[in-house]
Amino acid sequence: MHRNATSARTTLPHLLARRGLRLTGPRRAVLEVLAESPAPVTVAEIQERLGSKRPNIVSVYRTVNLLVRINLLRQTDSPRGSRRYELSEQFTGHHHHLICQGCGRIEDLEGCVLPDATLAQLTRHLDRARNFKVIEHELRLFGLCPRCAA
Amino acid sequence: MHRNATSARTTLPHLLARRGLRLTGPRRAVLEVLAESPAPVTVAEIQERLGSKRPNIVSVYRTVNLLVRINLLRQTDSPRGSRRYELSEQFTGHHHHLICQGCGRIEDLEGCVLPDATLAQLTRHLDRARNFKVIEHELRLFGLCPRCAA
DNA sequence: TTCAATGCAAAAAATTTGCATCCCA
DNA sequence: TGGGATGCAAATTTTTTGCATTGAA
Repeated sequence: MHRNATSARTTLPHLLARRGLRLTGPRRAVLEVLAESPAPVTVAEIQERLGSKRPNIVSVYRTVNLLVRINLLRQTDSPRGSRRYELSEQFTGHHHHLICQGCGRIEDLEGCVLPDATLAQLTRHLDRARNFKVIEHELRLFGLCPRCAA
Repeated sequence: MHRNATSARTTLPHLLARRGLRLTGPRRAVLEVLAESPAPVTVAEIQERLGSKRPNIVSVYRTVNLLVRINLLRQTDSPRGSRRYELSEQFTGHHHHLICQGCGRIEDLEGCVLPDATLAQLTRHLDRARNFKVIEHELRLFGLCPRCAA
């Protein structure tokens, strides 16, 4: 999701600074990849896409863990393989995922298909009935991508 | 999800047999745990819950991988830690998940909150616009469980 | 009786940690 | 310049694989 990637790039230094954290080269590079990715990526993928100036993979792990901890990144894991990460919705905008059951590929589906009223009612219901406070939601649509359907 | 666990237990031998697969002790035990679990479980949890007659953890891995491959099990992974598994919806009935952002705990939410018409329209749209064939869906509601909200 | 399944050991993959050095604020 | 961040090596954790033996059908 790169629709609002600019926002992530401009806001991030500030968000880090006010926690006494630093915007370093490796962190900037990781953020760059996340901002350009049209779908959730793994740590290994992030590192691979960083060509020559790639940071140590340990730094990539530390960076994504940090960003998840301060809610700038969301772990939206894949049905196969390693965990995947994407910028949180404050940057990407609300969206859902299409997941191919054939090849495991994940694509974004922009916007929300869950009617507002339905969501509001559900949120109220879960609060009352189970004392669970809904903060956000994600819809995953499983199926077959064009290639795997053929 | 154990609502329809009986169905899994009675249907499974047949489903395995017709592929030339065998219903062995370890497999029966793993199935037993899955049938009793009110939410997705990890391989380690499955093994732990099998007390004295617990099979080797390798067999648990092999069993869940097998069951996923023949679509009896679904990998519905957690935001933290290892992968989690649950019986596929043909046994559990359609449901969604509540995921606590505080402690990572996953609970089931029975039934579907996505209106049929909405889903049907979406399925049609994705087929036409992106040639993606929707087979099933899962809604994940992130938030805070009673304990973590306190 | 036969061929799939198991257990054990060991390999491979994924993730985290310790520590000396580096460098952003 | 100081304290957080990095890189490298090594430890953990998670998952898979090889192979001789066992056991369900």
